[in-house]
Amino acid sequence: SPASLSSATAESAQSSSPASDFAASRCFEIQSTQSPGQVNTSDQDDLTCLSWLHQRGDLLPLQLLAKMTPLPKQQPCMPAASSKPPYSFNSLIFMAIEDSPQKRLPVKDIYEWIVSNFPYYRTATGGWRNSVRHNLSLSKSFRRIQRDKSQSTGKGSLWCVCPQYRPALLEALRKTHSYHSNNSNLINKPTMLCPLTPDHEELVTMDSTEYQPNEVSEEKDPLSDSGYIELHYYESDQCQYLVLPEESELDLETVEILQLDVEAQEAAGSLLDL
DNA sequence: GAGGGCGTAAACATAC
DNA sequence: TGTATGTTTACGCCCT
Repeated sequence: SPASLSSATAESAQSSSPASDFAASRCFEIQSTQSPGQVNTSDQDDLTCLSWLHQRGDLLPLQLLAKMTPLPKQQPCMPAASSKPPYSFNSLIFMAIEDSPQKRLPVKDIYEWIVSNFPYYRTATGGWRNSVRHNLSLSKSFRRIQRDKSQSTGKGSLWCVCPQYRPALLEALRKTHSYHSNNSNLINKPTMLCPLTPDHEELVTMDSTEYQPNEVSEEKDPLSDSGYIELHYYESDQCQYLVLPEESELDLETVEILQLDVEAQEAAGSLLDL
């Protein structure tokens, strides 16, 4: 449901370009998509600055989903998105912290970021939270900062990334990305089209013969092959289509979950592209 | 086979 | 007092 969309999605939806510009705008030239009030990323030499996560509204697929009406409750059915993300907890924590405006987060917000961006952890048992805390404490990559008690409430400390360990974290992220990019077995599989109807209440499987490759954005999501279903988008005058592998049987809720996965994977992939 | 990285579980202490 | 947070230890798995 829209409420489950990540904050990055919500922000991107607010700043998204018109749908007619959707396909053309789906690129990684962040500066070209900035609004006047946004920080120019060229001023930020730090490769690990992830402010692009909040500036990539035009990069996000399926922004229109953020405007969807609430979906009816469905039984959990996440065939593809429920697979475990390939990233280590160190990488997940790293991305979560770097995605925060202040580059520091309490444990609770790290949990929320992971859950928002990796649906697997929505239904995973609570042990992964223990692992997050374990990694925060054990890893030299992260540093604990005392909260400013005059300005904040809540338990615990804030956690940030130690600058000297950022290259190592980036390298770990790069290796993960590279490994899974080289092991994709989902590319070039037959596809089907699922039009997102104006009401967005259902997905309709179309005959694959209606598939028109020349109208599909050929740009591949940077991490969409990390063992996940590969997504492409096709847009006509009235509808936006999600192109899925032929064997996919997804409801719209699952598509939303997949979208979150793609966003998270794009986050990691874009980081490596910077 | 050894060592390191990682994930997971658990026990315990501390803070709110 | 219960819960969240933080630390530490232990163990198993996988990869190099």
